[in-house]
Amino acid sequence: MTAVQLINIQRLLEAAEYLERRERECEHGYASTFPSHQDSSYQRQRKFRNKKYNNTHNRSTHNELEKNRRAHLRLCLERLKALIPLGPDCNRHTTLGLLNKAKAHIKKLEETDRRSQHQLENLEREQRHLQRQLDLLRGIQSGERIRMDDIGSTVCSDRSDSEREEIEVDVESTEFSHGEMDNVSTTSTSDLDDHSSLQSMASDEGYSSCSVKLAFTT
DNA sequence: TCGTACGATCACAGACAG
DNA sequence: CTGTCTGTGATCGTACGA
Repeated sequence: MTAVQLINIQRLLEAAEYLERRERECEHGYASTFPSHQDSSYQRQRKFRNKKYNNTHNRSTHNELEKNRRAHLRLCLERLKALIPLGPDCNRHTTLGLLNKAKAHIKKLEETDRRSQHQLENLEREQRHLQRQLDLLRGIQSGERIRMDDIGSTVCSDRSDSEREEIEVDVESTEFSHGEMDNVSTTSTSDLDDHSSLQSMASDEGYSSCSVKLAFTT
């Protein structure tokens, strides 16, 4: 038998082994690659491993390790169960059910978090707006006091009422726009893109323009 | 770089409980 | 019947020595 024939037989054996493995892997859903020269070393390795795993001592070691792994898995599931609201008959939940409930719970928490975040942003914006209005009104009040000191109380007596009225009207209008803001904050947060666009519409710029209007009316 | 050892993980089959 | 547990083999990724 020549060296070439030996190599061919070797190749045939490898191919047969590959086909056998491929069939088994297909049955189990594993992926496989065509055998190469590298694989022959892998097969030697595999052979050795199989021999090793036939050893009863190593098998029991492997069993122990597998038990530990599954115990850890169970522990994690128990911890997860403690974190998820499961409802009345919590003893009747399967692993799959528990995982599905956990998934739903996480989604719910994320949604709540998003809503809270949005509400917080709106409240902060409202606070800044009211603060500006307050500053503006204080400025108007101090200005009038100075004028009254300079000119006297008789000159501004018939103007001040209408001006105040106009200011009040503008304040109301800005408050109305606030009401719209509240509507924005209470809209569904399911669509984030819509929200961001609404946020940009109701940004600080809108409030500052109201403040400018107030300043002009005085 | 290659071969080997080892731990971790996965998938399957069989046993078992409710 | 269905879900879970357990044993087992296969595979993968990584560490380590020659």
